[in-house]
Amino acid sequence: MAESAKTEEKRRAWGDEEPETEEDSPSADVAPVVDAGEASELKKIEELSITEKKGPLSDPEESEIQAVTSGNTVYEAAVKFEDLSLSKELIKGLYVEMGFTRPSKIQAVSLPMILTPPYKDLVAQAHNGSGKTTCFVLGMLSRVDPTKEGPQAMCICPTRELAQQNQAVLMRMGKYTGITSMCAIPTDSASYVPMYKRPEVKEHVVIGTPGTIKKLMTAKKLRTWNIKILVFDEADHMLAEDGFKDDSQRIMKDIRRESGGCQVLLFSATFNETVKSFVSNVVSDGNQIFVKKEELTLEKVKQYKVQCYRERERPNERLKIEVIKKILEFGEKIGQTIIFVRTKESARNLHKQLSNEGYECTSIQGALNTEDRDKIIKEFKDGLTQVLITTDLLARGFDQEQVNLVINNDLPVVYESLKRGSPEPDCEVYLHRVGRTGRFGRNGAVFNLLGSREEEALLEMIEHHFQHSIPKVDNWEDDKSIAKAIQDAGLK
DNA sequence: AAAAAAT
Repeated sequence: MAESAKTEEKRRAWGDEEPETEEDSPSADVAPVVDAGEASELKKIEELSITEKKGPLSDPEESEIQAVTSGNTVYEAAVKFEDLSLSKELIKGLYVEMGFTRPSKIQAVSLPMILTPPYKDLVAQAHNGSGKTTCFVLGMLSRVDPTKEGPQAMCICPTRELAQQNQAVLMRMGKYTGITSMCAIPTDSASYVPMYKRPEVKEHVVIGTPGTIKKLMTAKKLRTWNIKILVFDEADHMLAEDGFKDDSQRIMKDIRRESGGCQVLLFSATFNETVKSFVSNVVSDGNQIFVKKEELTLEKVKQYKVQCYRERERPNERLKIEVIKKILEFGEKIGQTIIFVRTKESARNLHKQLSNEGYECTSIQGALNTEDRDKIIKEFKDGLTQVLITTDLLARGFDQEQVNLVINNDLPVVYESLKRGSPEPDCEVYLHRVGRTGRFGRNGAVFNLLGSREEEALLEMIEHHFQHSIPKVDNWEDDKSIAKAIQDAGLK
């Protein structure tokens, strides 16, 4: 009893998505700092002072996180939440409601940058499950004056599900602050209220998806002159050409103008080179925190590949289903499982096939109506369902700590490359999928099902990209081989 | 093709 209570406390100690487990984890692996925004004024370069009992900064070359500040402000890493001059209501929310005890690494470094005047913009990259949500939620909550009415903070997310999840975190963390929030996402057509009939938004924090937020703004139901802080979650996708770049830029421009300059925060686990260089323009005078792509792989998540085709034979989808059944026979007993597929249709098909063969599961994809989407997410989060089949709808940000198994039925590919006829993997999406497990520093396993020689080549490109080799599970027909892989991953 | 969306 005492034992499990202790484990629980330790597990929750670092924030809502924290992967760190070792108490002596090197929180000092934050690099010294060079100037980003004003390269011409090198004298403005400031050292980021890390006050750690554990000793001096590690060598920058070994650092997981590279922090770059802009301007004269000197930031000191937060060892305790008390170092951040948060209101006592917020501190209470962190300890009592969230059960945190101290800031995680990314929180220790980014929160001072977010909360210290002159409130510089920030682009922050950190590992999946390392507590990014807490960073920007705390940022929003601490910039709001609850005695004033109307929107003062905003957060834009790529999916309805992520917006709802982030709002839930904000409400819990801000439970004692009196701060109100609203979720600006599409509803089902039955309960749809036309924009002109809606009341003006009175809540302090608005969290939502780009389309609905844009609509509210043009209908003048969402007044933005008091917005102090604007957050983009999954910012690399929000600013990508094939993502929400146009919407995001429009919203950012309007709010920056209306509010007379507000703080912009960009958070994600991934920033590819293209987005990274664009992002530096967007927040040219901001602070930056980046992680090398070779260091993004989660150590506690074991990745595997399974060959689901036979040489000199035509690809056969049945083989993948047989492997999935084998994995589920072990996996179902130990936690929850997410199976990723490439298309809506294969989500439906796989759901049907597995159900027909006696394997209970649910599936979600963007073509479902919003009511069904909400219901399936709720059932899975409540632990009522064990196995969830999904498109990349849930690839990013979805936080369910009981998920310890991820199966990639199909690997993510870059659509443009597919059209060109030379498929390339989408390494960023791959990393986000993997990050659905191994949250809070838990163990996790990922099985990549390879249905052809081409898919095998795709995974090799992913391995090369992250400089991380993925072992093959041989003889999957033998019950023991998959059982052993699951055991080796630390799942029991 | 995946995602949002109420143009």
